[in-house]
Amino acid sequence: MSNPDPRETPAARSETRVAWLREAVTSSGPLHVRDAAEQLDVSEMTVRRDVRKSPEILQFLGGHIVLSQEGAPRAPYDLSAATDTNEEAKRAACRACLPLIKPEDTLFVDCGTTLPHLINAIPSDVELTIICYALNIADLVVRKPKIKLVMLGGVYHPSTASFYPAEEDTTLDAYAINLAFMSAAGVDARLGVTCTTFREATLKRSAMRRAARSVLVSDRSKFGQVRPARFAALADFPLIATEEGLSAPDAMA
Amino acid sequence: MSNPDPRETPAARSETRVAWLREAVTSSGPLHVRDAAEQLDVSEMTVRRDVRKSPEILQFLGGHIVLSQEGAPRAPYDLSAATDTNEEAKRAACRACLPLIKPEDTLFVDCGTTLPHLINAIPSDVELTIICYALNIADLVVRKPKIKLVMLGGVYHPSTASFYPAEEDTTLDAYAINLAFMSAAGVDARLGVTCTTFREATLKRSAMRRAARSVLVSDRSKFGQVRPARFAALADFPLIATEEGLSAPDAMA
DNA sequence: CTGTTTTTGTTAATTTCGTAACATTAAGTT
DNA sequence: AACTTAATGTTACGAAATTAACAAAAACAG
Repeated sequence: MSNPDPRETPAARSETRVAWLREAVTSSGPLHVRDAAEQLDVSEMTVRRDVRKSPEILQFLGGHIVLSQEGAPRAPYDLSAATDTNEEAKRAACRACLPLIKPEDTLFVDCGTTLPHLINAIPSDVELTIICYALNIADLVVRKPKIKLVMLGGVYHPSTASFYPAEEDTTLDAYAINLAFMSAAGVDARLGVTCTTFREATLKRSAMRRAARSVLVSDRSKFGQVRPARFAALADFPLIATEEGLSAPDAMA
Repeated sequence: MSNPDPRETPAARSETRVAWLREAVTSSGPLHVRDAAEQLDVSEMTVRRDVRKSPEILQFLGGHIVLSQEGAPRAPYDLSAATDTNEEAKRAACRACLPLIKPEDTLFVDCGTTLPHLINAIPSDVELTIICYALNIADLVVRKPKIKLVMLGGVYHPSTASFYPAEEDTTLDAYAINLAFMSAAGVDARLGVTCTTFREATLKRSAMRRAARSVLVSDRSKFGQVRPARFAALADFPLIATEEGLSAPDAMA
């Protein structure tokens, strides 16, 4: 591999190396310091200093350079594992949903940080069709070869990692959904089930309208919360899944 | 964190732990052996043995447990890029395209293993709109906050990591594309530019029709190759980018 | 050109990881 | 119950990674 773009100014040669590293790591995965040093034709120490100077872009994991996004520790062996307090609750709520899923079903899966756990929990050998509109969901579904994936396209919204159609979307018309797994930012007995944006609410309503049944999947911490965009009443869900299992909406306070 | 699903049979408790680890790692990223041992309430050694026993699922990188999909640590939306050939040539071809891109442009970016390098090469501070239909492209674009992303939805096809619309898709009608960066599986002076499936060819043609200009980005190894689905003539591209830089189609043999 | 600053390279010391060897406990069997 | 087997825990040691400290080289300013 050749030295890329060798600018004359040595002041910002480090910058070039970081860019090269970022590119190499994103496209080919983790790279060992040893190899990086060899391919960039500098010492390991220089590579280490480069990486350490750009903690937003790169970091070490063992002796390997990786992208620094996400839950990975910042310093080499520092582990301030940002433990999502609700993660275990979300996981439990998703586990409770598994019995509802039958082979050959067509499922709608909502966006957010709850339902990825559902995808993970689905056994790899079940044949399903999953319709989604969130990038993180699609990314997980894709790893289960038995699942057919349909993605609703649109403009990307970073806050939810989701795509929302520009106008009226007709894609959903072509599908009959057995079960829609919905998530929410707020769940209130009186004010209903809410999310943050109206775009999102519109899409959620479309999905629920086309689904035979909808299940609300939410940990208890969401209960009592209210967000601006209302997309359903609590009674619209025949079942609600929380960390305590499945229950009927009238059992919720 | 509680012990998950404690089956009585100790014979396959290891299996349960591996499942738990896989879930934890997929949803929260790299996990340190130390933490895993603590949270599973077993010794580090046991965790190590579990990980070593399931090399298809988990592996170590430094002291951290990561998904073993081709050694890639899990980035937020990680689609581990399939084994890429001619990587350096593709990188060079993509670098040659950079001068064509102007701020505020709307670009169409094709699927495959070439154009991800283009996304990586785009500086983070350029404002752009990018229209794509491949999961791996979307995954990279999403990391550049200044770029607005439009995803064309549809049914997922694993061979290209792309979504193809069920029927006629009208999403593209709403956009005017300055520049379409196209990739191909085969490039032949006489037989034209080809890909493997007709679905893909249809979509490529739509994109090119709506773009002011189209650039073919391809390393030289594709030249002379022919695939079943033809989507353009070589002359349809005012510019062709290879590892040797930009050139006109008639300069190609 | 000279002195200063910055960048890079080298070495050594420290910490951490990974594994092997062995002890211990639990499960399964006759 | 006693034996066998498998799973887990503990300790110790070698290999590797990380840092610190210092030396060398290159850029920069006056």
